[in-house]
Amino acid sequence: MQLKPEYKERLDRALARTGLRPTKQREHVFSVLLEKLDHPTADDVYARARADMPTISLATVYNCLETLSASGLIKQVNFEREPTRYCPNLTAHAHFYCKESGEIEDIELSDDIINRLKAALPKGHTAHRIDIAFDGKCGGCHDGED
Amino acid sequence: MQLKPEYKERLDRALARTGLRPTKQREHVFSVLLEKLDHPTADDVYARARADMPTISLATVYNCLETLSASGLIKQVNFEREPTRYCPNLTAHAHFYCKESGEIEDIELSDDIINRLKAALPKGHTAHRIDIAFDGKCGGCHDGED
DNA sequence: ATAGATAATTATAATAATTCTAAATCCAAA
DNA sequence: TTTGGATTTAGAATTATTATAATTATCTAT
Ligand SMILES: [Mn+2]
Ligand SMILES: [Mn+2]
Ligand SMILES: [Zn+2]
Ligand SMILES: [Zn+2]
Repeated sequence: MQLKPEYKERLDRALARTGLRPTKQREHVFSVLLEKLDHPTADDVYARARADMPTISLATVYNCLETLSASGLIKQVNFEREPTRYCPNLTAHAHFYCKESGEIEDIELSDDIINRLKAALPKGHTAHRIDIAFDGKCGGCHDGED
Repeated sequence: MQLKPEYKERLDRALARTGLRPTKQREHVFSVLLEKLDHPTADDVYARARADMPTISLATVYNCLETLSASGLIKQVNFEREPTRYCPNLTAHAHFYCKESGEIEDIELSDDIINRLKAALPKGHTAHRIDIAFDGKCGGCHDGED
């Protein structure tokens, strides 16, 4: 579970930008997120992180996820009242949550749609974040329906 | 805090549709939501409801809000990890959350935008819900900025 | 109207995700 | 290498919400 130099550099630069220290744990949690792009919860990340770093604590996982989010390296994703999930895809994208399979997919959004959404805001309002979440049934779960 | 006949009828019909009973509490909680259109939390609703119905319990407020949501009379609104808020506006709309003032605004969305969003989904996926939340600073909070 | 069956309300306990606390450890600058 | 602040850690605390079980209300059929 080594962080590729490219990502290690990105991590170090992002942390330095805010005066935060690069630590083994932050590096490892970041690598866990990059390893499998499936929007894990903090508990999921904890379980995966412990495989290679058995002494890491859940509190640290939460701390690292918070630090990485604050540094702009990952994003938090929320569905209704479910536990927060984490995503290293930094493009402007929405999320599709299939209630049938539980799967979460990234939905890439064009600049055009983003701009139209921003244009729906009243004059003077500025958005520094737009969360878009779809709930539904994915194609796979529709196949073989009665 | 009387429910207008129009809304009383709508409530009764929606409850009957799912075999649920109209109760004083459900009626009252619905009226609280309609009274002030500001996206209150369950605790807010509890506080307002007790003004006219001092014996209502918090559990009942949660139950009523759940029932009203399930019946399609109100919607739940979530921002990040904050407590769920409730909204009786049934039009397709997004929410703008001003981090400065804490105010939450309805942002009406055209069918065109909704359709474009749905069109961004992969073939075969169907969405039965789309949540759109803006975080930012509203016009009022921008005025008189340095 | 009354009685029996069922649903809803209530007070309280339980749960679950997250945050806080304080002690131990680590890191980076001097 | 020392040292001070940052980070990690284990565990306690918090908070929104849900579950439980007893009581009360509503509905349906008589
Ligand atoms: Mn994503
Ligand atoms: Mn609303
Ligand atoms: Zn699916
Ligand atoms: Zn504002």
